[in-house]
Amino acid sequence: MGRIKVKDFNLEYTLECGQIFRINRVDGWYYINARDKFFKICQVKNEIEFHGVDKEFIIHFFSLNENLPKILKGINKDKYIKKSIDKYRGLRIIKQDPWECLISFICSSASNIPRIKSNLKALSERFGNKVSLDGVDNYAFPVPGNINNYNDILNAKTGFRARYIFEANNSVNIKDLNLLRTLPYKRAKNELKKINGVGDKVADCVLFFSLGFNQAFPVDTWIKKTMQLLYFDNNTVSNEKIREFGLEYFGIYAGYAQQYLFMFSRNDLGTSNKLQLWKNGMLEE
DNA sequence: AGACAGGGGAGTG
DNA sequence: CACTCCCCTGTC
Repeated sequence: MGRIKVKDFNLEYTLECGQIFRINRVDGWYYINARDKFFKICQVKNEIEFHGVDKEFIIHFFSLNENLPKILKGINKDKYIKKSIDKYRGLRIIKQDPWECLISFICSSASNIPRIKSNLKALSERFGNKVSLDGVDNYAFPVPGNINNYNDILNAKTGFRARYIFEANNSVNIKDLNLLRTLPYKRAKNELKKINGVGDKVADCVLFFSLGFNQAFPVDTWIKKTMQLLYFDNNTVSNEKIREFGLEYFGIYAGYAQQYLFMFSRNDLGTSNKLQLWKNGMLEE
């Protein structure tokens, strides 16, 4: 068990912004699976309490050593992003395990969060080692090489993604994934895209959520709609253009801008109608 | 109950 | 680029 005083950190926003899937909220605690770790954590004001992992892990995992105010200042370019930042200040980017992150986002394509969660749970139960906390059993995320039965991957309800997972399991290793950290952004991305089932969006998610590339700007349907409305006069623009604009406009921490905008437009606007009202300054809080 | 989209990607033209 | 198909769960 451990406790830390935290600044500029909001546990709930950080966990509920869609960057990580193996989390469960029970009685004010978040139970989290991360690779072979299984721990619980809760926040009361400026203090977090955790069980099952040590302080060093928590600080690294939640990027608590990064200067968030400086990052947010860097991306705070206009009134739209400012609104998102004001509302979700404290949202930090988690340092996920690259392999788990890769499989998670391969699962995410044309899917939804409840389903992704169920996929990952089933894969862990079938292929992962048992771990426990407070006498509760759970399963670690399987290491590369261990997700080795195509039919069982299919039984995890992964659908057409099953063959991507199966292939990745045979071709990817942790060492190579970690080596991507040393490459420039574009080269690292090109390497990831060689994996079947990994396109621009999934690659950017892996780069941002697990490999430390803060300039990666994942373009999904939500952020596409939002960006087109706010910055392209509501014209249809290719994902590539949106990505380029995002990086150039928001700078080296563009990924954070994406995540804050994503959170705000998804949670607080929800419909394109509301989005439009927001842009026109007609939406009251 | 039934239709439909869902934080994409690959293959084709 | 534009289009289709991939699988099937959540959701309305």
